[in-house]
Amino acid sequence: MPPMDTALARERALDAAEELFYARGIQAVGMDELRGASGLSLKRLYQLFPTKEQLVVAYLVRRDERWRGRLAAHVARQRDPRERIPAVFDWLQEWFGETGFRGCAWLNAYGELGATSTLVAEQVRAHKEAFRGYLASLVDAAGLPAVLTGPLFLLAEGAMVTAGVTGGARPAAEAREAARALVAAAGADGISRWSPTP
Amino acid sequence: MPPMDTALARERALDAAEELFYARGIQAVGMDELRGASGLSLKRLYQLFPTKEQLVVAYLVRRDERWRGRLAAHVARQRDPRERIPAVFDWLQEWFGETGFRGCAWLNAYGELGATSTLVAEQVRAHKEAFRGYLASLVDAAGLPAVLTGPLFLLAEGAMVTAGVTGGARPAAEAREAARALVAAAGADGISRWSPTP
DNA sequence: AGCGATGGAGAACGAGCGTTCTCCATTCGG
DNA sequence: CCGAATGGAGAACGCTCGTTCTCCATCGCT
Repeated sequence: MPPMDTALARERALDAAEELFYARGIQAVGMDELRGASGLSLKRLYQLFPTKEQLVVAYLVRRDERWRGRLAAHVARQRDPRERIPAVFDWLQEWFGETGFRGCAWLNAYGELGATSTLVAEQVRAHKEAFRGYLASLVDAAGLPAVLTGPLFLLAEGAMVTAGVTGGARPAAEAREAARALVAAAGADGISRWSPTP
Repeated sequence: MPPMDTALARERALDAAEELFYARGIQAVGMDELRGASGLSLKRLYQLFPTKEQLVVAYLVRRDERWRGRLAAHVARQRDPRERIPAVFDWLQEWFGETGFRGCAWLNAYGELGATSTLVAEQVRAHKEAFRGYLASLVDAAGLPAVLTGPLFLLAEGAMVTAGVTGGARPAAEAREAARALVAAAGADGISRWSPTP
């Protein structure tokens, strides 16, 4: 096989990593299999990513950018800021229904490596923090009280983890209806009903 | 070391397994370390549990019984059926605050082994199903609409997974307040607002 | 007392895997 | 053209770990 541009080789490596790591788990995929799937030699792989851990982190980083990008693109199609919050759960539902869906890649990675690799654990926390921040921006833009962010985030996380374990898209619908109810309760007058615990 | 009653040996093995598996992850703990921590010989361990996988399943089963027992005992202290639902989240908050809390043992096990071991995956699903069924019984006893069960379950799952990743007890409080709001909305009149999607 | 079974301590085996090394073909600058 | 560097293919290394095996002490039973 002829040599290959470095950027393209990186892309190939990350494509193979994403496909295999997500589908079968990180520990279940060896560097040798990654070599075969990427078409790169082990030498090349190791000069791009000196350790498997760094390849895992790079996989999570790239997937994070794409995942949040897809979510934001879907949500932005709603003009009404109030409708953007349920749209998050609509997108989750679509995602859960995709063939090959195997739960949240970051929670899976955390379960496998969070106790072993601080780099991976940090990456997972960063991703979840970014997602939470995005929800907070939607809540704010809709003129809703900021205390809604936490519950909405928990509903989304619960839906992701449940869909991952049971393998259906139903949790997204349940979460969306619950989110609607919370938004309605908070948007009507309910802020006082809700006081955040000090 | 003198021989030991079989039931006691089983207990010792499961004690060691639970402590080490939960604290450090299943794959990170080898049978050799389990031997040291349990005080049993490798031979004995293997005649009690012919494979590591079976030991993992037994660990999850015993923990499931204890975990749901502790939860139910805490919740049962509330006389008012309506108060029993928030009490679930109170108990979660206590649990999250315990020293050594490392997230939900079943979700952790699923992340590590769900893709590899169908026995473990089944055990995790059984545990989650049992927990969901328990919530359903609380919802029913409180005279609330059954559609509340799903959202409450998702809030609890989201709280567990978030507390596991970020390591604080705050998600439990957020989930409890959200649960209160959902119960209030459903209990007042809001059932129609909510209609489950067909 | 003698014997067969149980079990303890730990060595040994075999597989998997992350990482490195060897060997060789190709390429590119002078 | 030539020599140094790049990179491909894959063997090799070293370690971990699940599982099994060896050797020997102990104990119950007749």
